[in-house]
Parts: sequence; structure tokens; C-alpha cells
Amino acid sequence: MGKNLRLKAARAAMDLSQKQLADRVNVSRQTINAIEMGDYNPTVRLCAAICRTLGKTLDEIFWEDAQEG
Amino acid sequence: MGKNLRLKAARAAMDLSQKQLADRVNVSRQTINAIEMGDYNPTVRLCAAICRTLGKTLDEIFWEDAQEG
DNA sequence: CCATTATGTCAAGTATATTTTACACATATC
DNA sequence: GATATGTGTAAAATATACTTGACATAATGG
Repeated sequence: MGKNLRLKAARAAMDLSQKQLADRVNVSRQTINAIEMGDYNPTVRLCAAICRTLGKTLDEIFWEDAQEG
Repeated sequence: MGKNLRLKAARAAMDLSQKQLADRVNVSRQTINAIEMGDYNPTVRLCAAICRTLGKTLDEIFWEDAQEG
């Protein structure tokens, strides 16, 4: 899995540190970091919380096109 | 959490049983059932696999505008 | 009837998401 | 040159997603 640069960019656009975003969605800083680094596979509820905090939708941050074939 | 009727409807529109959908996304039938029943909180990768199979996006099946925090 | 399919539920186990604690490095401020 | 913030990483522990196996109900067809 590659990095989630859309998440990193959306967070930067809101001028939030990983820790600040983590606090707002009630997870640890390491969890946010791991998601941005593509180290794993968060739950959809956490994704939704992140998206709401950043003013984005699931598709904008977590949907990846073209996986067929 | 309420039931995910959008998932149920999208699955019905493709004429797939819970088991058939489960097989296509490589999870157990109980997992699909639990997601439809709103019993829990799947990973975003599983959500994406389900959406791809059903020809939908994350927003169409798993995004909720209003949510309790 | 009897067998099969589809769904809902439960309990116990396994896999993994997430936390806690901690260390390393870089930048900026005092 | 100590202190603080922001990021990347890792190991061990905890919470929970997901599996396996089972049982119940209803619908369908032989």
C-alpha cells in the first residue's frame, strides 16, 4: 500500500498536526501516522471521523479508482 | 448503528446473496451479514472491495452525513 | 414431506487495528 | 545547548474485526 498523500494534504490544508488530528478523532498520533504512511487499514468509522474533521468525504480521501483486472 | 440498507439494496440490485458477495470479497457470510445489520465497523479495505464488487463508491454505501460522535 | 438456499444470531477462536511507551532526528525558539 | 514541536518507527499489550461452526426460521422445488 502506498502513502495516503490526500490525507496528508487535507490535514496540511487545515493546518493540523498529526497529533491534533488524532486528538480530534480520538485515536493516537501513531494511528494517524500509520494511516498516512499506508501501513494499514483503518476502520471505516475512523475514516469517516477523519473525513468529517477535514471537511472531506470518504471518496475524496480513501477511495482508489481502478483496481480491476 | 442502524442497518446498512444501501448495501443491502446494492447487493439485491446485483442479484447476489450474502454468501455470494462474501465469496467475491473473501470474507465470511457472517461478516457481510453483520455489516448489513450494522453490527460493526468494517475496515476501509473491505468496504472498498465490497463497493468495487457492487459497482458503487465508498460514499454511496458507507458515507453518512450526520453521525454521533 | 425432504433437501436446498437465504438470512439472522451466537459462542469461541484467530488475525489485526489501535494504544502505550519509547527512541531517533530535524527544526525552531530561548 | 536546553526545551519544545512535528514526524517516523518499533515492541508489547489491549480492543475489536473477522472466522469457524453451529442452530433457528422461512421460502422454493423435487
